Amino acid sequence: MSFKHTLLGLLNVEPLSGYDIKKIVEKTPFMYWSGNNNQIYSTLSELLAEGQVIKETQHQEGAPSRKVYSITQKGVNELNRWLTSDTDAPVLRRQILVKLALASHLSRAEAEEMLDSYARTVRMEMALADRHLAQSRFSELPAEQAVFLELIRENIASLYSAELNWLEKVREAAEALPELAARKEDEAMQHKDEVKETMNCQVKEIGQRKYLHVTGGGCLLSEERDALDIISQCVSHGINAVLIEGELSEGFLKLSTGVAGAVLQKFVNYNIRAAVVHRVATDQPLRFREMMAEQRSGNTFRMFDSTAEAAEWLLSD
Amino acid sequence: MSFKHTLLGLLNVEPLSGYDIKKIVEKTPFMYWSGNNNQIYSTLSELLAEGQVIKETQHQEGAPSRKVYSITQKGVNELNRWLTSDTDAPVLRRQILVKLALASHLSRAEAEEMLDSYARTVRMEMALADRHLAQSRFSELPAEQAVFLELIRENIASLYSAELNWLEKVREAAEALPELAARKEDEAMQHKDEVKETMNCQVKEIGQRKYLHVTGGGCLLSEERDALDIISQCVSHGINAVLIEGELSEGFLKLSTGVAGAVLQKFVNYNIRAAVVHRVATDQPLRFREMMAEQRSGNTFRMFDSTAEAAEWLLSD
DNA sequence: GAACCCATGTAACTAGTTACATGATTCA
DNA sequence: TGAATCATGTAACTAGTTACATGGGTTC
Repeated sequence: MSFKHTLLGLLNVEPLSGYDIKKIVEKTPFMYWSGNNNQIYSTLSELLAEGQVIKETQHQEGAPSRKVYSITQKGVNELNRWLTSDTDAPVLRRQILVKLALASHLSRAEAEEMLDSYARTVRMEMALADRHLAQSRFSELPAEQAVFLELIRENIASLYSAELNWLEKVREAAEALPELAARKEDEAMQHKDEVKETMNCQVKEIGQRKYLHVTGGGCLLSEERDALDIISQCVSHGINAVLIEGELSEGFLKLSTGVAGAVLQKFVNYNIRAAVVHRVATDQPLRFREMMAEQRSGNTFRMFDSTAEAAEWLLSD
Repeated sequence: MSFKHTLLGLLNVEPLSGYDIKKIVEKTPFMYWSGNNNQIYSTLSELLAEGQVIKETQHQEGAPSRKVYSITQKGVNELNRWLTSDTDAPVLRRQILVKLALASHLSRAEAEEMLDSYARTVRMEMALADRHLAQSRFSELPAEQAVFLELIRENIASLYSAELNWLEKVREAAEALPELAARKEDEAMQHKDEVKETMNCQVKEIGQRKYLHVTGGGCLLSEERDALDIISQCVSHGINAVLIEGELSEGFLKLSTGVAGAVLQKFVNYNIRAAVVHRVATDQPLRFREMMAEQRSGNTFRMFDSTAEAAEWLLSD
């Protein structure tokens, strides 16, 4: 495993604590590990046992003591050995290919939905990776290393783009195949158009702050994927706030459908703050109102009576 | 994990034994599992326990009995549930990016060697994937599914190409950076030119059989990477035989360098048959001659006195 | 009072790998 | 004789994940 060597590489720049490393790994998209505690702390112990790093405990007032690790000469040698040894081939795993090979009996509508949903996922991953990279400590490094950062960014963008371009091609190929089973075609197509028509997105700026303004009538947030569409727009514009104005769908208001829960979870996952302006009517289900009241404690999702209030909350902090 | 569902998908086409599945998974590059016994047999038991497949033992004469699994309705339902559920985001892991981010202190020559060696690996993987796909059972399927196969092939090609194009760009960027430490530059550059000059490759055809004819003087197979260069050319031409004619390098003849062992291993790994024409001289080390005699039992590597003999052996079977 | 940041660590688990074990048949 | 193909399975291990546990400090 190269995780060990990655830690050595990070420590070769400056001494770091386990917590520092965790933050770096988590926020650096091309470091493909999750940055979980177990791996970091146990790898650090191993490195220590092998004499490739040394540990120094820094006591702090009013905070837990930090254990800061520094690389030794032995560690530097091992790092260089790794850097000059053979590089692993890229690991390119696409579940979509497996599905495509096994899904020949799906209806055309199902296949299209599969491709669209996957395209949304890829766009999201791509935008998120870019955003994380921009926030990562690799972006804070001196100009001479900025070249590397730029190259890495290009690599990430080019692979995701290749995947998206391919998806375009697949869509075209799918459309050129009328003989594919066409059971639910009409229904699914209409549904798609409907969503596209009624959801209207705009990027707005107040001061230096930006947010995405989503308007529409009647069926906003009727599905989890509507949230994904909104999020992918936010992410690709580098925005992390969205103002949703209009009538919410019935599916969202009815908790038993699970739509509301799934949507909120998505906003939390992608760290996007959402304000919803919705004329509060007494005919809203009680359980829904309770859930919204609960949400007021967090700071990712809240409902408001007026656009002004919503915007103020969105842009605060 | 989706391995379970992949098995269901395969069984949905036709009943298969564990061994059949192993072969399919091994030879299908976009099925990213290794196709190891443990996973296959234990997954099949699980599916059986869950009632998603049924098992039938077929006794055979003169061969171990086959246990053939077929999908049940329950299994079909589960497969469809999976196919229409969210597809995982692509997993794109490139160790090269990690190295690049951590390798700012490497000399220019070291960095170039790293990039070149990685480019060789990628080209090889790309060509191998394509070859495997061509041999895979997915290529034997009826015309209506050939479209899917073609799309999958394009996907694989496009991601690898994106990586290779990026590598070109990185090479250019590296060359435009004279301030990078330039310790071993001259030495390494000369070495590279030398190799390029003295190794000459040609694709030859006899009957329907093709082979790669490599000629050169003095320093053939001086390094493991020479073998990789040869193999990548073979693979990209869809050839699995190579005739090497000329003087072998000293490094190859001297077993203690490990070059000969590594080179032979590469040919075995990539399933390429190599015939070497080399005037056998009594000044060849005894241990080397012993090793070559040993190799005569296998059928991937053999030495010959004349080109005609070598070609005959290469194209037999 | 709840949630979040700093900071350390452990336990239990999942997915996947390599290597081993067995045994008949065929082919060079 | 030794290797390759067919065919089943197990054992031991590696890498990596999620979830838990602790505890002080700050902020809403």
